[in-house]
Amino acid sequence: MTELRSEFMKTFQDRGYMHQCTDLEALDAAFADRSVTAYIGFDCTARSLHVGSLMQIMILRRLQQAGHKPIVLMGGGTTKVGDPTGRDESRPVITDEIIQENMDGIKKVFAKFLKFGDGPTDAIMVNNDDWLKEIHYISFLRDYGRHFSINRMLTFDSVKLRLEREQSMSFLEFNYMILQAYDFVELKKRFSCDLQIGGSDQWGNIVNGTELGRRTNSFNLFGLTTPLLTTSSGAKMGKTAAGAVWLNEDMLSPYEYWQFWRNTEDADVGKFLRLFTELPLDEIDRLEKLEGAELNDAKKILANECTRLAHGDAAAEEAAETARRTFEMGETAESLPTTEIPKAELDEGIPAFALFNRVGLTASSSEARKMIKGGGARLNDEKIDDEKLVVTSANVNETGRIKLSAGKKRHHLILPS
RNA sequence: GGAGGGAUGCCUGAGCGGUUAAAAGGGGCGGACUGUAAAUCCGCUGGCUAUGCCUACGUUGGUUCGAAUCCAACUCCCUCCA
Repeated sequence: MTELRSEFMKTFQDRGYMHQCTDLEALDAAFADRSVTAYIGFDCTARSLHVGSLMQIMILRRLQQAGHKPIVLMGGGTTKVGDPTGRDESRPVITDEIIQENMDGIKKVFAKFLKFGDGPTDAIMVNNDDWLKEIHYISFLRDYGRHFSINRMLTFDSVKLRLEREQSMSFLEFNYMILQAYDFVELKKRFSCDLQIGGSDQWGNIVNGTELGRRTNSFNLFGLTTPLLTTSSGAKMGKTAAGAVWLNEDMLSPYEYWQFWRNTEDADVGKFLRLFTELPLDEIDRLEKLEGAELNDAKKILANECTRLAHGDAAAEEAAETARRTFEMGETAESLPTTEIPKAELDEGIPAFALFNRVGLTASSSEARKMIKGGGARLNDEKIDDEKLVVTSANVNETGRIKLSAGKKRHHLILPS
């Protein structure tokens, strides 16, 4: 392995972000000699990013800390096309209004992780719709299309796998990689951006960009990818019962976010600490060596650190305290996720299954009924035996709330209003 | 252009006229065990205003008391021949 000399690349490698690089030695030299501008692109397919994107976000943060300039590229334009990578079906078409809403939501996440501004190492956020929407078809084809070989494009995994799996791919999607390549060149021209970072599945798209830059303008661009992240038991990261683990507070509460990290598998603790926190490596080495139940302390630190980064110190402390009271003291912490329900409705009574569904503990009322039948549902810590049980104001406890539990870990409070 | 084969639930994959909301495995959820872990074992796993109703086996029609299962057309795919 090459001996790296730049601070950023060392961090990148030591913390486990490294997968592939177009020219490791030259990139390392660039990072060592000057301030490098690098970008990562994000789709605007949802109102928030989820932990699946967290590694990329942390990388941009690290980049800034090491004295370089991060560009957050919002795929406002490319989201209209839809990245076919790893998919068998086209994405549903999203309207401009929704893309705008999504973009606004995603901006909030980045504000927590990066410092934006006009300074040399301040992060900037740009939207590729700004240039993509103005492309003139014929001139674009003549200037850029000529550099893309169809023969070659068909060999890229994003296309090849789709075709091998007998799924059709529209011309629209086929163009995605061309647009992403063009983005890179455009960012080089506008902001002197020399590097694109992305997940390993983006390798093909990234290489297309570096090559397009070289062919059209003799640019020397770099690409760097991160490994695909799965848990030790092989599952894709970031899915829970309730769905994706969102980074926005209004999509997933800090407490639930904290819980997600707290529930990390033993085997992943060290890896996650390196990737998703900023604790020093020797500290992580120590934590990861803890055995048995002591490893739980490391998981709490992981949860604290991750929640701090995404939601701030106060929210992290509160989440930790809520968890401590709920799981270690066996209390009903009033800071658990709470839903307000009009008193009048509670006076009338609401079937327990409907309530579970309403507060989001289950995805459907059938699911709630099944959980009650299976003995996994509790009301004020008492197992619910009757599938038809109706919850009323009479169930309000001393603290003025009703506690619902789905399984041992997921709790929710009802507050009459 | 010709001859065969295929499309099934979140995924893989059985079924090939009724007893099929559809075997089995995976995933997910719940339970037991534990450390809010893993492994293991057990249960559940389309939806709903719920002893019933609705929606589902590529699409659209048809045969039948009854179809995922039979027929026709269509769409997409695979294999062999030209």
